[in-house]
Amino acid sequence: MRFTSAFIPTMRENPSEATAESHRLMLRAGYVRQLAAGLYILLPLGQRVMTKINRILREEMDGIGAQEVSMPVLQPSEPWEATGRWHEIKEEMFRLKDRTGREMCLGMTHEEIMTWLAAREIRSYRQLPQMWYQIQTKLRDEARPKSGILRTREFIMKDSYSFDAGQEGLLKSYELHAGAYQRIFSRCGLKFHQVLSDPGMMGGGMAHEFMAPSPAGEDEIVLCDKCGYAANVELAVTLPEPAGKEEMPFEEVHTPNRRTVEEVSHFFKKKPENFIKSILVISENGPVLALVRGDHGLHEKKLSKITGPHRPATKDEVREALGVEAGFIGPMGHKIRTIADPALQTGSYISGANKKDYHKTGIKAGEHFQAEWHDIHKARAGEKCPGCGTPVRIEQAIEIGNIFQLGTKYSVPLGAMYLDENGQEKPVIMGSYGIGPARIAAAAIEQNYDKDGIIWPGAIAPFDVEVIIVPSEAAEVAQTAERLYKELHEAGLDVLMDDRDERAGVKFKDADLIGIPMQVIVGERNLKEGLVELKTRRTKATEKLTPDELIQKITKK
RNA sequence: CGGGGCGUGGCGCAGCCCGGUAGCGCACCUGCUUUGGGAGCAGGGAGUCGGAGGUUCGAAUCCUCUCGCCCCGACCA
Repeated sequence: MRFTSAFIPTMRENPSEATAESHRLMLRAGYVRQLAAGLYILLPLGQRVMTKINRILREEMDGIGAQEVSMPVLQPSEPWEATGRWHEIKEEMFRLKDRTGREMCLGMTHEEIMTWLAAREIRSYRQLPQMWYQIQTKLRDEARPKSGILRTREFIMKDSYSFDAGQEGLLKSYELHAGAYQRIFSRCGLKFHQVLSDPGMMGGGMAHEFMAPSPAGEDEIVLCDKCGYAANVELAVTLPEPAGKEEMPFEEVHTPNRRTVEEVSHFFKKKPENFIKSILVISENGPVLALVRGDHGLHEKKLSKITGPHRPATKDEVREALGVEAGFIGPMGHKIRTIADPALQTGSYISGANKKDYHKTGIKAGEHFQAEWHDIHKARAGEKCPGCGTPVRIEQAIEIGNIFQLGTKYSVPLGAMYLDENGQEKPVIMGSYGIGPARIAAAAIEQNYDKDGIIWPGAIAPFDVEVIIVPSEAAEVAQTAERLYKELHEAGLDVLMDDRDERAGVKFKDADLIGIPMQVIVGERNLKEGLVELKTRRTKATEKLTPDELIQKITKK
């Protein structure tokens, strides 16, 4: 591709709305343009990257025996009603009616439709296992699209679904996918972790996420360098250092107007870890008291896994449920459901006295209050790995893929049944596996850029090499560039040649911004010696070679 | 949905407080000079000031409503 005939609208200045690096660079380097919140146009360069990523996806999915299909984006409500998700999912689903008034939606995922198909076509164990996948558009009316193409309302997703005759088969399909995913992300040049994840609304059993470490990520993951334990903070069960060792008398202390842990710990001149934080939430089944250590944060998702959906209580609700003003709640003597973090199981603590302007010291679990014990605190770096006791790290990460064991959550309501060897009717056991190609691209940039621009991993770069013609009167320069362009192309490389009538500096700046891994610089200065330059985008290292040497060097890979 | 910020040529912004015929840099077009890291000079084209209503002799500027975009939070198959 010649630059003069290509559409690569680079920008010299940073667009003001872009905050994520990948977003900023994709706009500046001419990969994407925004149509509206969460809706992006992929320009030619962006589309080339997607094509390369999707090719890798297809190769690896086909490699584990999965078969590509194509599914309608527009879907009737019935399958969604059958699984209950028509009502469970709220504003996030785009809904519409067709001209006859039939309820429809735009596909945000395809469990229902894939299972609908399986229900119609799978009858015998002889037809199993099956793995079907697609690389298609999904639509979700996101509450808050953000960070460029990291969180959009319309996006391409590679989603696959496995259908097995039993649990063993599911585990095999699951492992096949995990392996394929590892190869995919490695080939795409990403640093990533496979972490335990919360199955969430997908239901079913085990689930993992593939996470690319990046400050732009929306998730946090807990990592143990020693034993390899890796989990989303939403379910990581790390063990904090014990606290509350100091024995204190069980007595009330006047603490006028000290409400927060900070204020009270300052008042008592003791560290926050010696306190109990008592938080009242309102669940669908009434008020619930959650107890965590003063230095810990309550993890809402861990709590909601136990209580179901909940929200913070208002001041009035606190008074009504506990008979005390917020800020002086203690764990003792309440009739409502109480859930406490295991960090509080031993030791002696200070908390509210359930009486305005008073706190109580020397509170002990079992002796002064009873509770259901569940890990509900947010894991912190330095807490101990549940596997081996080593202190863990926490990293921010972008979710680039996930794998779920669904079991029979979809096959039963949609009637995806088969007859086994004994003529017994059984539900198909399913798994579901997703990858966001746009997130791969964004994560690749987040992990690979410098002050000058993008540095693409080779496998997903829009071009393999960019030939830069340094403007010159000497005809030889253009001729040599043309020759290299032609021969590299014939050798099977994707070549972009900057043949624009621009100053050298402009071309160099644009080349660095666009981020093609190799640059071939053809200029009069070196050509006098019969040489051209090969520059590696990542390191900026250049070497001078004859055109023949250059061709040989970069085509032999 | 709650909180905050911003909408002025393609991009980045000033002008708004204190109303008086819309401006700067970059980009774009023409010419000359220049030519290995975003060139210089000269000339030129391009803007419903997000939209609607109102106040006023007069509104980018003041008032009301509304739409959009970004950020934080809630939310996130």
